[in-house]
Amino acid sequence: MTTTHELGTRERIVRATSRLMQRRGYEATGLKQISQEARATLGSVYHFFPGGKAELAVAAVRHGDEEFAAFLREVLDEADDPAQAMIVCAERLAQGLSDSGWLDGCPITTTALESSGRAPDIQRAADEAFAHWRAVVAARLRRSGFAGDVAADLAHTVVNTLEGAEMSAQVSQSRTPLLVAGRHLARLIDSYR
Amino acid sequence: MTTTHELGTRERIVRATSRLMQRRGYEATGLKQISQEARATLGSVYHFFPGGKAELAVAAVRHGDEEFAAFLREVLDEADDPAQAMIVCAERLAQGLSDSGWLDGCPITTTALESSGRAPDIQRAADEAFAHWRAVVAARLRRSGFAGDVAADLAHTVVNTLEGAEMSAQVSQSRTPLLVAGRHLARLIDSYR
DNA sequence: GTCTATAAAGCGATAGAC
DNA sequence: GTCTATCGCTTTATAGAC
Repeated sequence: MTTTHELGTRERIVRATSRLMQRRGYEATGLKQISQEARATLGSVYHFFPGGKAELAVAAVRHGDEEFAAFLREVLDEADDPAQAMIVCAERLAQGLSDSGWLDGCPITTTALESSGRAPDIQRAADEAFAHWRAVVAARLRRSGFAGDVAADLAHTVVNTLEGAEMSAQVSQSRTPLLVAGRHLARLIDSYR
Repeated sequence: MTTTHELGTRERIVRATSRLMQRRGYEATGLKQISQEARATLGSVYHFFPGGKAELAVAAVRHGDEEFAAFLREVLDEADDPAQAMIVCAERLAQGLSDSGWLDGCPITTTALESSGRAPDIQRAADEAFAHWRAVVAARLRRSGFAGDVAADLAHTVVNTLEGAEMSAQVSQSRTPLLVAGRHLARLIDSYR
């Protein structure tokens, strides 16, 4: 699942773009760098993505969307209680972030902010990703008996608090923001029981 | 406070940089654009900031730091109860964001993420800004009787949740993430009373 | 302090052979 | 589908007159 050796050219390009934009953002990521990292030529990049860098960014954001949604689904099922699951989720994010040398934060946030108000297609893809993640969280809460509207509201804050804490943890190179966020989200969820 | 007419050249440059990087981020903001917006020449920009774009970004982040800290101090004093103040704060942020046509999010987040792991001076300035904002929130909580460690933890989540909600609101062009965040933060704070 | 001109490098994108 | 060469433009930064 991590090896890129047997992947098709198109998939290698998308993964390289996703990874580079996660670490450096949209503007600082060059097409030359992408083609190098993907072991593809510039001609191949434009063959698969005639829309150029913007079209590439949309594909990368969608890739990050699926990646994080899968992580969420997996980690939210590791505890019986969804409140407890928040703590596990935040811990896992802190671990991954620190293991990457504080380089791999949210795969789409930087690109989302850079494109906000300036690249509608990319912005829409990012918006859809956040909505997708909220849907995963809301479904988990409903499965544990929370009412639909309460679950929907909580899903907003769960995703947004994790986003803010991940950003803060990355900038301060500290796990604390995420660990505190996990505990507070658990407490907030419990307050609705 | 909004007029730039009587300001010195250096201050005009800092404000133009701060505003441009708030809207477009670090990488997409050009020095030519900054000098134009600041009604200064490129020579003047390098005269005041010999370190170039990176030094300019540090000054802009510090400017955004003070700007948002002043906003926080002001809005947190508008309600007697700090929990109620969170709702007011989130509403005010939602109003400002929507009034700007969803362009003016957090003044430093995009730049902070873009520079994370690649421009230590800018990253440090952003880290100091977040710590500053947490200190303002923690002081307000302690003033209402919260214990120091509880207030410090809550300050983390208050700032990070507002950050995440502001980002999400900007991308989705909706006030909902911020309004929900305000209510949930109030509830979380109340749970410690 | 201000201004213009320009250097040096990098960018996204395209063309066209294979 | 892949590859190389290159166009046209923009970028940060510097030089030097005023």
